[in-house]
Amino acid sequence: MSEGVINKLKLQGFEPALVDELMLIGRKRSVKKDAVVIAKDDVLGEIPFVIEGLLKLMRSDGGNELFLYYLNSGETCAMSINCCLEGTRKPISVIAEEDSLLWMVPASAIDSLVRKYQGFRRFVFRTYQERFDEMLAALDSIAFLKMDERVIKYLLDKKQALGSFEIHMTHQEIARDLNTSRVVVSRLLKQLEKEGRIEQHRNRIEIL
DNA sequence: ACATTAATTGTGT
DNA sequence: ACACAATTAATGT
Repeated sequence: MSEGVINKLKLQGFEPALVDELMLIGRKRSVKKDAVVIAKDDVLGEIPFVIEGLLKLMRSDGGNELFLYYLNSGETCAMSINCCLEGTRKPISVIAEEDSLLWMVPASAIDSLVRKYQGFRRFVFRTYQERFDEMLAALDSIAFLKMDERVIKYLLDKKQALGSFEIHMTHQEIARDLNTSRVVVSRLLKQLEKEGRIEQHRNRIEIL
């Protein structure tokens, strides 16, 4: 069982000793679809590595939520690392988009891992870089795209991340992720359907 | 098979 | 944004 975890870690360019140490100090965590992995304003004791599945990171501010980006298998959350090192809270939450398998590493260990292993150091830099790019993309879409384009982008991103042309969501749920109203999403999806770009069924959207 | 109901989706103002 | 209509799925009889 932990074979899968080990292999995933090795793929990150981690040296054997690092993998051993991660296996030793970490623990497995399985989450079901829609489970809250990190709630807003949590103080994190552990950092989640995605072994299998898919997480989505949301910006949360008061009652509002906004989808920022996905965390794929093999990735981890730069926000959490930052959060752990500084011991601060962040107004974000992480939700399981699918049933997922995580490897939780104690926050207290991160500091020494970074010092000890070049592979880990690189990994951290790389995740920061990748997340920064994702953030930039998310910012662009909010700043420069109209809502209809944002919906399209959202669907395509989701298709990409999910590896499926079928998206099982209600208009209401999509609206929440984009921080807009259900009615707006319904109208735009209807339009897309007329244009022949999607097909709609109840709780399900098919991208053509 | 039919009726009832709740949730989701569509549309006009 | 709100209100309401229409459609769909689920459930019980």
